[in-house]
Amino acid sequence: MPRIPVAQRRSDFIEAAVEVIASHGIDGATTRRIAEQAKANVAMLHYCYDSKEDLFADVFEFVAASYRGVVEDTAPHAGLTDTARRLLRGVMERYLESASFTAATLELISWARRQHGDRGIAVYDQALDTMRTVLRGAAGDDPVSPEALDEIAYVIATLADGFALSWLTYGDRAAATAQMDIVVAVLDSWLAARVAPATA
Amino acid sequence: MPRIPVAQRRSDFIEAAVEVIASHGIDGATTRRIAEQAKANVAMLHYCYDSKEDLFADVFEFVAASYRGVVEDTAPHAGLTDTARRLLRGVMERYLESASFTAATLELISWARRQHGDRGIAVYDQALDTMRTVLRGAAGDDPVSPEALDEIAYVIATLADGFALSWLTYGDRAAATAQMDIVVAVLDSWLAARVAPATA
Amino acid sequence: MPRIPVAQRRSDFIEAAVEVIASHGIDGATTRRIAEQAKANVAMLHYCYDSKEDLFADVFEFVAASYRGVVEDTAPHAGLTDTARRLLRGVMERYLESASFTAATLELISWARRQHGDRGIAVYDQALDTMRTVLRGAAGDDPVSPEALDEIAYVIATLADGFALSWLTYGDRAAATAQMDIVVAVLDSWLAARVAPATA
Amino acid sequence: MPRIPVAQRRSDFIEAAVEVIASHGIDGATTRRIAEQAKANVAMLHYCYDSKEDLFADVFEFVAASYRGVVEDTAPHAGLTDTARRLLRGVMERYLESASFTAATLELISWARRQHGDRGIAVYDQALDTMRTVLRGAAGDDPVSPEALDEIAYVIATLADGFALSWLTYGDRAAATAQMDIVVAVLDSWLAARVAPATA
DNA sequence: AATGAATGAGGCTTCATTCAT
DNA sequence: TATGAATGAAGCCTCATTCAT
Repeated sequence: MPRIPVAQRRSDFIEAAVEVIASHGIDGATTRRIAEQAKANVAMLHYCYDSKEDLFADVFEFVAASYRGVVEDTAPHAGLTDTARRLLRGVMERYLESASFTAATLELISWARRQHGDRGIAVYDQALDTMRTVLRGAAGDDPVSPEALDEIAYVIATLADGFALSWLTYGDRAAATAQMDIVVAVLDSWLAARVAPATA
Repeated sequence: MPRIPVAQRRSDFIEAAVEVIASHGIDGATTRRIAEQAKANVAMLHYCYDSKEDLFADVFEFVAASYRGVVEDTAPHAGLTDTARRLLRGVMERYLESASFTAATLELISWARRQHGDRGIAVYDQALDTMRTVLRGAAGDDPVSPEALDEIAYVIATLADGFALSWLTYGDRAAATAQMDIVVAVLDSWLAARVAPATA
Repeated sequence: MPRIPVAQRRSDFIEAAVEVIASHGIDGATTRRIAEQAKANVAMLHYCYDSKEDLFADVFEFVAASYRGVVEDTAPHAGLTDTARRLLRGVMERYLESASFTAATLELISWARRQHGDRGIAVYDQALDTMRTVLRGAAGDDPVSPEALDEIAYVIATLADGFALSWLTYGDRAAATAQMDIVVAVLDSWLAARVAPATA
Repeated sequence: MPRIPVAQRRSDFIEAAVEVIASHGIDGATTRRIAEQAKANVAMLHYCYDSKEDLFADVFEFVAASYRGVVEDTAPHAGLTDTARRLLRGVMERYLESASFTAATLELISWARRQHGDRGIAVYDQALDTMRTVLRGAAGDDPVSPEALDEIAYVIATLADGFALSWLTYGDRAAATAQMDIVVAVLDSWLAARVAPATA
């Protein structure tokens, strides 16, 4: 009954889809369930989106933006190593915050790779780019080579992803919290060896 | 026409399933597609396996065994750190060997978590356990605490998983090969800080 | 093309199911055949009913209601014996009216017994109960024991069922019509011996 | 391994089928189950019988013969009415003996009607014929019209069938045992009115 | 803008049956 | 005679999508 503009409807569907993907997985995220969650009917969903895939593309972008948000919120602190540490910790904390979000993210990455290899790459690139920018800002006048920044971003992403997989599999928040410290320690050790000499 | 014993047919289906899971995801791994890939028909699949889930259980075991194989093949070399490095490299090389295997593995972990939380954990535990055993053998008479071994195994797994995700997303073998070295360097740095002092 | 509300579609399916059950048996009453008979497709059937069993439950209720209708339409006449006779004749006439209905009824009783023992009993009980009520009303002030009413209801049901089986097997309406008189005569003889002495 | 002649195998299958039909219903009587019960495999079944329907035809004949046996075992006693009573009671006792047999019988009757109307009729006719013969023998020199014998046989069959349905539905052996007496009483009353005057 | 009704394709599974040995 | 292997048809059900109002 309430006449809601299409734009609004779309974001409703996106949010609904995130919820459903998180709780039911990519395969369980059917149009029916998404529409239900969005308090609409299936026909309405197809009035707003030509196909389920189109909706998922938007969902993907939404999740990517959320990820970017976490990175950007990490204002450049102290120096390069400290910022890197905060970045990694920020992402892991976001994962720890919601297992559903973590699951949904991994599912979507997998989905993007299968459907459109490019899209997955684009998001990964984007995320790494954002990280690099933040890191560069933190480096300030320190002479850090672009290659070093690339590597740091890559290592942060790798550690965060690995952490996410384990946390998802075990679902043990206490253990994961302890593991966060280990992962950060790993990064620290490497940074000390990789960056310190360069800046010395 | 060719009358093939079920035992072999089963492994045909397992291999086919790995391929299909890798390319279409767990949800897209339908009986139809798997049968087609195995050059059989759907009824044949159900002649060999009572249900799709039964087949997937075997696929799961296949992947787990393969993973175990890699770890066990890493005979204890030199000392603890060297063995750890070889373990990590061995797993990553296995991933690099076959993108399908990598993708299927990740999908199956996700699937196992959703379907049978315990099973996913069991495989992870098993893998970590095997690693710990190998590492302990490598440690020899060095006084390494069990906690340290736990951490080392966890870090190896985390780094390997993170590496896998990136390699899968980009699908760029050359880049991944280069990244292997970075990941190994990360492990080395951390090991130097974590283990060396203790043994010193 | 013609957009028919689900409510009506449902009764279409019910009628179709009765026909198909009668001609193909419970096992032969597949969703395909029922949908075809109802001039719809299988998906439509599942749009109206969540499952085949749900549809069958409605078919069951339909048959039970029809049976109840016949009994209730037999307004209490004259006295007990006359009413009993009219009840029996009413049920047999309903059977004679439609062989499909008769066959479907018998199949459904069998099905209900296998699937939900209680449901089969419930309908039988319900039918007998309705009969008893009508009979009691007809008895008026006559001192008829509840046991006697139970027996009368049982005998009516037994005779009607036996009649139905024969009529179904032969499918000879003329013969069945003649047999109706025999069956009624059987009831009359027994009633005379069972009830008359008590009321005398 | 053991080389069993086809004839023997066939009767094995028939007996197995009876068991399976009794315990699983007509729909549940699959070739697999029947073969398993007969300790053979499905291919063997089709070596002995061209089709499942062929086997069922033999099963049908087997059950019919069993029914005939009951009737024939009722040696003519005393007079017509006594024999009729014993016939009815004999059949009911056979039903009471095994609910499975009762169920299988009714299922097969239904099946025969649907598949080959003629076959159902033939068996019914045969059963009635056997009854008539026995009754005629019991009547001895009494001047009982053929029409009367027909009617008596029909009433016995009708009462027995009606009894069977109720017994199957409720599955209450105690109640059914009590109902047997009622049913016999019904027959007695009617016989007294139908035959006695004629013989008087 | 909104929504019940409709549908073809495909999901997994079981069936009766046949083939090849 | 005997039996593992193979298969097409059909079982029920759910899906994404479209049509008609």
